[in-house]
Amino acid sequence: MNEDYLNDLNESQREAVLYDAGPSLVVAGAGSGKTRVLTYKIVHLLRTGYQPHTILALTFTNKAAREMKNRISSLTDEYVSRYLWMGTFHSIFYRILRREAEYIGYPADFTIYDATDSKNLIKTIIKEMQLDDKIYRPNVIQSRISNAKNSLITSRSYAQNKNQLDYDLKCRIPLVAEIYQRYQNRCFNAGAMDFDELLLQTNILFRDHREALDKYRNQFRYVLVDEYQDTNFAQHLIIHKLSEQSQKVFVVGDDAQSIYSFRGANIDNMLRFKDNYSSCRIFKLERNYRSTQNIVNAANSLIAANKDQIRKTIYSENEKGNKVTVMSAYSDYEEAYKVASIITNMMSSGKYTFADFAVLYRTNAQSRILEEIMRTRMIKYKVYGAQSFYQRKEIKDVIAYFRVIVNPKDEESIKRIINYPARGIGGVTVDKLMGAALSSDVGLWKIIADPQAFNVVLNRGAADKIAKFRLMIDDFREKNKTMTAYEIANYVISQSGITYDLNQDSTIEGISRRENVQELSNAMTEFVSMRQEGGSESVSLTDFLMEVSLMTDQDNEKDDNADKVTLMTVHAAKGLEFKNVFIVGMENDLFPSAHSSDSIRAIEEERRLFYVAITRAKENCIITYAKNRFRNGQNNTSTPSFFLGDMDERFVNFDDDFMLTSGYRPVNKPVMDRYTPKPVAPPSPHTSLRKISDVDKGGSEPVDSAPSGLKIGDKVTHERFGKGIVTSLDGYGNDAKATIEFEVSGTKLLLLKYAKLTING
DNA sequence: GGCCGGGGCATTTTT
DNA sequence: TGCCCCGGCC
Repeated sequence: MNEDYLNDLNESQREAVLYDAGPSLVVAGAGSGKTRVLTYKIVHLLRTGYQPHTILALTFTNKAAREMKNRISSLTDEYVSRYLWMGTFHSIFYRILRREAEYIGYPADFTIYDATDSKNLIKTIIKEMQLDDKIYRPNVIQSRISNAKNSLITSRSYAQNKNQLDYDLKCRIPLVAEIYQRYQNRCFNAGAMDFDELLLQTNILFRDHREALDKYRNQFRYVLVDEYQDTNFAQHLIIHKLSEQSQKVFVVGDDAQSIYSFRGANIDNMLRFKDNYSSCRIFKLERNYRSTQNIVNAANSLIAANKDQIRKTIYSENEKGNKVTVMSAYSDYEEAYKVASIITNMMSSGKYTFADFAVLYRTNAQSRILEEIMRTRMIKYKVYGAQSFYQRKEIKDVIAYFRVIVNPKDEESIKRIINYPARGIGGVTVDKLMGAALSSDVGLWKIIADPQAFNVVLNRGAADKIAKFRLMIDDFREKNKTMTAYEIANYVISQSGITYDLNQDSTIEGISRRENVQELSNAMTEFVSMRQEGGSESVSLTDFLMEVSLMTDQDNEKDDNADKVTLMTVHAAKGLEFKNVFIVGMENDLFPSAHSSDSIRAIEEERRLFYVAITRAKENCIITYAKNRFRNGQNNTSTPSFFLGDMDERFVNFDDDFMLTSGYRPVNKPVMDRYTPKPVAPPSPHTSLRKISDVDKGGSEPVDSAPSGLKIGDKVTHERFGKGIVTSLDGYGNDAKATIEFEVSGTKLLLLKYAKLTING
């Protein structure tokens, strides 16, 4: 083990790692080495005598857990990191709940319903209750139930909770309580928990079974939490219960990056940490190692507008760097075009590869136009956030078979496969079976096993088909007793008719589906052999399902290493960094989202989201907005986001268009000064122009804000060519040239000494 | 049971 | 615009 590991840390990081006298809250600014502190803290604990299995380290994503494990492995020993209890909240407590299933009355091999399963069940229930799904919108009901569970309100207490009932009444959906109740029963009868239920049941386990709580309290001598600002109440309480006796709790997070309140995350957990742990110590990591000073300062000036936050001063000792750039576009189309042009130009400097660029947006729908333009401009890109591997229909179908084999009660999975591939068991028949299951309060599988016994009236054809289906599943279950996970998987895929069905379709999509199923099979082979190397003798389907039901990571991407520009939502970008970041669509009602306009809390969260976006950039951050945007089937005019006005112009280059139209009030200048229209002069040979690779380099140069200086993105009018946009600049003084894309005349390279140009205001 | 077309709809989504 | 869901039709 490396003896000098503490030397890798700066003073405040080291202090946090070494402190052991009580609860610690590490407020870690963007790019301040948060993961490093967490990793080294664990290494330090191991060094000072903690056994690996006594350390509980919780993250939000599998990826984060995996990366941290790898880093710890490289600093210690691989076998040491293997025995750490490190993983996502859900996977860790899934493991514990399976082990303690008897206490809570669930089968040990209970299924996990993902968001789709649970929404399908909610839809079914709404239908069964003969409610109008326009009023009882499944999405709304789902989030109501989810929020309740996150706040530890069980279906029973919901039905007695005046606040909830009043609120539902006010929203004209008084029957949510009953839907929740039915939903809960159905999940329980199916031997299934949704994601939120895992945390709720963990709380119930620890509340009602003292011996279970004591067992884990004794085992976990240290509890560490990553991304603490994203914890919800259920998670907070679990952490608190496990650590209140030992007071050995170490949480790391950044309140300024709390962007998941819509998933139940409660920033108060962080802001009020000291209320729950009175003897806690707060450490602040304020040095940003990622970004230039201008980027950090611009982000700081933005977030300063938020009221609710822990005071801290993030600073950078990197070079000053370029100012953050804000530029406008006429349309979403032109915006994409500008982004593409700048990427192309910066690429031509030879300083970057495509992977050094990311384009971030507020909504997934914005990716389409970017993709379109990137394709025509021959820019390689990849879009994140599309369906993850395990969400794909064909994968869910196969996994549904696995789930039914392991857990016969899993109703959502039975419904999914009973007629896939098509075997003539239609909707009417399924409804009959479901009806019988409901009225006799017996699982769907029991009915399928013997419909007659429950007086289900079926015609001969249907009865035969159901019997055949049943025999097939029985056969799978029998085989599953002796086969390893991948053997049974391949058997199921071929015997169920899935292979045949997929082979029928030779379209591109069809081939891709086939490949995905093949991919799943490969993944299972790999899983089994990895487990066997790890010492497990037989690796069952159950083992695989355990692993896979909480694996929604999209890390199965094959061409991940390829050099491509990244397109993703800001949410998806959290935790990542890129040399050059574009933030597009910076417009009111889009960013911040129109949905947030009614509450200050929501606006502040949107502002944090913008903060997250800016702080992804290491070298250049370019922000764009469009004045016209095609949205929801129509063209809308839009105005620049009022967030832009929160940023201090000492660190940001606003284009002239923004300055004249947005009503921007500069932070450090008299207001009147700003409103005086500036004379628009054609660029003279003396105008200091800089190369594209130096765009806005050095905020110290006064020229940055000079109104006559031509900048990338400026709209200009040429005597002969008409209106155009500056897409790149090159050369100095007499040699200064600009590439301009004219609306009608195409792209021209002009020597500015001669060009008759006017900058449009 | 599967295909087609109209109507309604449209943040973000670590698990 | 484009996706999803449902109802009607073959």
